[in-house]
Amino acid sequence: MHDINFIRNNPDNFDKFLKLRFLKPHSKKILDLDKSKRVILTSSQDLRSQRKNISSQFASSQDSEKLKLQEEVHLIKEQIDSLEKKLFIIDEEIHLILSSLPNLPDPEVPVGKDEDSNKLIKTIGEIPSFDFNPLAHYDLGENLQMMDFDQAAKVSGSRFVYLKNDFARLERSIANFMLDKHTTDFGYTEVNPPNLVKDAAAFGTGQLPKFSDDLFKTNSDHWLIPTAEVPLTNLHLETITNEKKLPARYTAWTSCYRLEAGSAGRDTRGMIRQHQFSKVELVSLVKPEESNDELERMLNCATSILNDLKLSYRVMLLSSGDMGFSAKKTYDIEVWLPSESKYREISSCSNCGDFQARRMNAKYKSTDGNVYLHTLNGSGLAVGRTLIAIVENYQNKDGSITVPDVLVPYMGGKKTICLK
RNA sequence: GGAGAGAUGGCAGAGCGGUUGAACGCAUCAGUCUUGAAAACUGACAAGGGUGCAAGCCCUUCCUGGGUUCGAAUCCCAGUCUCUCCGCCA
Repeated sequence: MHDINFIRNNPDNFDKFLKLRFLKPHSKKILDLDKSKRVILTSSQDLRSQRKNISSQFASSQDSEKLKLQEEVHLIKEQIDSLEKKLFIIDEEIHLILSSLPNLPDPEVPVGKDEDSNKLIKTIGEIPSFDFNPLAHYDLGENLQMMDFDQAAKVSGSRFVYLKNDFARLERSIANFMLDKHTTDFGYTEVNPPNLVKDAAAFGTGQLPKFSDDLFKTNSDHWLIPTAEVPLTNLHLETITNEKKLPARYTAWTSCYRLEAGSAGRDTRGMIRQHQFSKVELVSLVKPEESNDELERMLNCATSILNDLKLSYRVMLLSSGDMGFSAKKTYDIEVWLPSESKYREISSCSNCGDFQARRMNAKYKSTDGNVYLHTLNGSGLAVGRTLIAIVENYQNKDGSITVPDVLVPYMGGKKTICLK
């Protein structure tokens, strides 16, 4: 949500930022609406003031005058009603525009329409070489009889999978390893949040009103969370947080549910893109002046997982056109997948500034008043895709999978996954 | 699903048609006292918005949305959520 005061004071600047997102100027339209709103608002407030005055005289008036006062108020009320009807319509229009425009990019963000303009920040690890032809995760998984796409298709349709046996445990091990690391080493508070949320929460993080097509909706008017970012960030929905509780850092391992309506035909094979996948999410709520540093810290928390797993990856700074709706700056972490011979996204870490906090009215009490928090979120990491990366990068010629050292304790001491 | 109770400021909790934006308390902040702290005492302390150079003035908000009334935190209707008991159930 954008700050109307910022637009009033910097209309040209606002439009310039929108242009970086390849959007047309909006300030003129917004300010015209805002101006007419304020004219109407002022006169309706004057009328309300008059009405109050008359009412306060009522008790001390003669009976003969009371009738007259009643009539006066009646007339004023009609005018107020008509003005406030107009006001409501204008307000709705302003709100819809303000809540449908994406966050303004940080000055450091490279300008460009899509991922081609993303900026490489760093590359870590060697691209692994194999003395045999490495298989894709779905072939490895099916050969081991630990991934079942066919039965999942019968039961649930496309973009679902059954993980079985050691793969099911591997997924659990990965998630536990990540949670342990984030809570113990990095001070995040573990949370097991609701997986179904109401409109207000989905609006708060920016999924609504524009992106309802990406979400599953229940017949009880709940939304299935597309990421734990939604319930974690909304831990501060309509809340004034005590300064002493900042920075607030939360992590959660949840399933994520996405309709993938816009991705028909993309990544249909394997478990890269599923309607349901699990992810360990990181969310921070911090004071405004701390959010830049917090983003770097969060990125470091996420990449440390890949370092420990000894997977090769690179970090990209997303371009203005490739960033998500609520973000003002985003790093993507991409892990190397041998079967595709390329890096694929495994985490996205974003600083949203006060954009989400405005939508959910999340503030903290500072010495000079209540201030909107800054919110950040990042995958730490996508568990399904981490499993893919491990399976493909740790595969052996005989089709078995070596368990990464740090996961061996979580796998009950097992060092290799092979056909039973 | 059935019966009942409730929703008020950061928290707790009065008020149940007319200076009530809201008592008392806790928390917080500032000050006095103190070498310092504690205690005690004094004072400040809801949010959002409009208007104005400013001081200020004004409007809205006591869960949400309607309604009654000259006037609503207070009365009526609908909804949401919470709690208690019964039933069902992982």
